[in-house]
Amino acid sequence: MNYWLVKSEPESYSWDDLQSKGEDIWDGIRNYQARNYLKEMRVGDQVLFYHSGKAKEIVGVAKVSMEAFPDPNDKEQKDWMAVKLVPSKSLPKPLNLEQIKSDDLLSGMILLKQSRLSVMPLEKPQFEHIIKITS
DNA sequence: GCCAACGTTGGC
DNA sequence: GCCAACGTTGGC
Repeated sequence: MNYWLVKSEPESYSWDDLQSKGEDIWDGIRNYQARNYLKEMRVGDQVLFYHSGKAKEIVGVAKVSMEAFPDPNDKEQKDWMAVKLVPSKSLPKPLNLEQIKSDDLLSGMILLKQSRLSVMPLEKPQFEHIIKITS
């Protein structure tokens, strides 16, 4: 079991969008590092959903329901990949960026170091800690 | 292979 | 709206 965090601007694709779909494709990733992480995802892996932009908070947990396959919108044929996600639960108390920064266990998160990366791995203790403090 | 110019993302 | 941090592109 691996743990991940994905980012999205809620104006273009929000947690609510994923919830209303039930299962949806996670595509459009055009960054090699993020793409490589997508390839490492396995069915059942846990995925935190972060809203960037105005919201800046972790709002939900999803699970990987389909492993990496070629992004259907990859017009350049550059080996871009997509996965599928299923929402599993909304966080009763979303965790905002400020809280993440000030939390000793979370201050090492890639989210804070590589602000532009949209798919990143997470340590198990970090994931469990986040679930605990947001429930 | 280096580097300047440019575009994008995301926080402030 | 601005700027920092990156990634990409193209000239040399």
